[in-house]
Amino acid sequence: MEQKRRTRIVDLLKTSEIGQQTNVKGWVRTKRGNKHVNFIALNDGSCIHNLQIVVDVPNFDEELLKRITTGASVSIIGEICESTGSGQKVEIQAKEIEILGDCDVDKYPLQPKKHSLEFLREIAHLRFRTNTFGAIARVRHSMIFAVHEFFTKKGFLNIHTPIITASDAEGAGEMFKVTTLDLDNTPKTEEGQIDYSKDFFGKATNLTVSGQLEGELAALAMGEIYTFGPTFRAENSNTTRHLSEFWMIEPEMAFYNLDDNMDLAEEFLKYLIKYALDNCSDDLKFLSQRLQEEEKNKKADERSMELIEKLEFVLAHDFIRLTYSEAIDILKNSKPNKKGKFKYPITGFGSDLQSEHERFLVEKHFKKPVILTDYPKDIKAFYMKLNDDGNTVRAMDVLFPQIGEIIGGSQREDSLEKLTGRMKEMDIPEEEMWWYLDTRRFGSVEHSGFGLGFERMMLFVTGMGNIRDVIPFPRAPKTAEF
RNA sequence: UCCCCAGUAGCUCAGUUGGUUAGAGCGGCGGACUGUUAAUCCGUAGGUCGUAGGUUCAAGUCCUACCUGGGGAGCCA
Repeated sequence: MEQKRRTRIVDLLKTSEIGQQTNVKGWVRTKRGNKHVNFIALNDGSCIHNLQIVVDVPNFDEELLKRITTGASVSIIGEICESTGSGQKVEIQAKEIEILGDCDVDKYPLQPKKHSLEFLREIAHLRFRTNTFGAIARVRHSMIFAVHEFFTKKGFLNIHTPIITASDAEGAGEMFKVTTLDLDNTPKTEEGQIDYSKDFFGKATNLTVSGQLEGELAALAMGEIYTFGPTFRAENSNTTRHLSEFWMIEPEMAFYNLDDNMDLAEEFLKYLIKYALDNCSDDLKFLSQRLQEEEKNKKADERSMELIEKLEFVLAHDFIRLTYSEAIDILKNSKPNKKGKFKYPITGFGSDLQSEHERFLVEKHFKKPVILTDYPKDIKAFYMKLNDDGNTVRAMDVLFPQIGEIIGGSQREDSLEKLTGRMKEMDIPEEEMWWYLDTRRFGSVEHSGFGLGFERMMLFVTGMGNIRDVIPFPRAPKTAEF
C-alpha cells in the first residue's frame, strides 16, 4: 500500500477537496450495513466526530471485512465524497483497506453502546477511546494551553517549583514521604527514631503539597509569576472533589493587595471559560448532550443549568464579593438556619463554614460564584496577612456552584514580626523556614497569590461530576492501577 | 476516617413474604434488507448470583465478617 502521510479526521471533515484521494487511520467505533454496502464509523481522536467510510462489499475480501470490528485499527485509502446520507457532509469511499491491529470482540471491553462512568473508571487505560473521555482529554489540553496563554499575555513568568521538598511546615495536608531507605531495615538514631541523615537527601523529604512558598521567593524578585505543576496530598479523602495527585496553578504577585488578587482570580477564571467556549465548542456540545440525558432521570427541581448556558452565565456576571462576617450574618438569618435545616447551625463569628453553607450561599442565595474574604485567623494558614482588627486575615476563597472552593488565596503577611508571631502561635518551627523568612527580612513588599485546583476547574468546564473522570490517570486512596 | 446504598450474563438492571429449571434490554454471534447514522427485523449462545462463614428441610433472597464500587460528610484545591 502506498504510504502517504495520513490526514486527520478533524481536517477531512472541514475539507472541500471533493474527489481527492486520501489516507485516514484510526479506530473503528461501529460497522453496519448489508451484503452490498458497509459503513464504518472511524475515529482518530482528533475530534469528537467520526468519519464515515463507505465500503462496497463486493470489492473486498469477506474475511478482511469480518476483521473490521469495534476497536480494531485500520488504514483506509479512498476518495473524499459528498455524503448522500444525512449525518455528515463528507465521507470516504474506500479503495484500499488495511487492518493495522485486530480487536477481539469477545475480549475488548468497550462495546458500541453506552457505558457507565463507573465501569469506564475500571478500564481507565481504554477510556480515551470513548466519546466522553476523548472530549475531556481535548478540553483538558485546551485549558492547559489557556492557562499559559493568560499568564504569558499578562507578563507573568512560569516558575518550576520543586516536586520533592524538605519543608513540612506549610500545613496544607498530609504528605507522601520520599525516601530511598530500606523500609525493612531503617537506620535509627540514638533515640530510636528513623535517622534521615542517612537518607538520600540527608534529611526527611516529601512530595510537595504546594509550590506557594517557593513561588513567593520568585515573585519577590520577578514581580509576577505562576506555577502549574503536580501537587500531592496523602489525605485519606474519598470524595468526588479530591485527588491524591492533582495539578495546581499558583500565581504569586508582588505589589498586589487582596483586591488586586480577587480581580486577577475572576479575570483568570473567566478567561479559561471563554477559551473553552471559543475553542472547544464541539466537545462541549457533546458533553452537554450527555449531561442532558442524565438530567432526564433526575427530578425537575434537581436539574442543573445546561452546560454551555451555565458557562455563559458565569461569564456574564460579576462574582459576588463579601466578607466572612457578612456571610455569617446572611447564613445566621437564613431560612435553613432558622428552621434547623443545617447539620452545623451557624451561631456567629468563628463558626467554620461547611459545604452546606457554601452551597447555600452560591446555589440558593446569590446564584452566582462568590468570593469570601477576611476569614477568622484561627481557621486559616500562618502566612496570611493579619487585618488591623487582629482577628481576621486577608484570605479569599472563590466558591463555585456544585464544586465549592475552586480557589483559595490571600494577601501574604509581609511583616517579619507579625509573620514570626503567627508561626509561634501555630507551632511552626522558624529554623526550617529561614529561607522563606528572608523574603521578609530583605526588601519585603506587599504581595498576594492564590491556588486554583486545575481538576476542579475541569469539573466546572466539562460539567462532569467526579474529579476522577477529568484527569487521565487518577490517583486516590487505594487507586493507582493505571 | 465516619455515615448511607449497591454488588445477579460482556454492560445496565429486574428477581415477590426464603420454595422447584435464573429473567429482560443492550452488546456478541448467525441470518434478512442496495445508503446506514450507537440502523432495523428474525434467530441464537452466554450465569461459581462479590468472597468466606452461618441460620434453615430449603438461601440470589435472612444474619455476620471481609472485599469492591457509588453517594454524602470531614480535610482541602
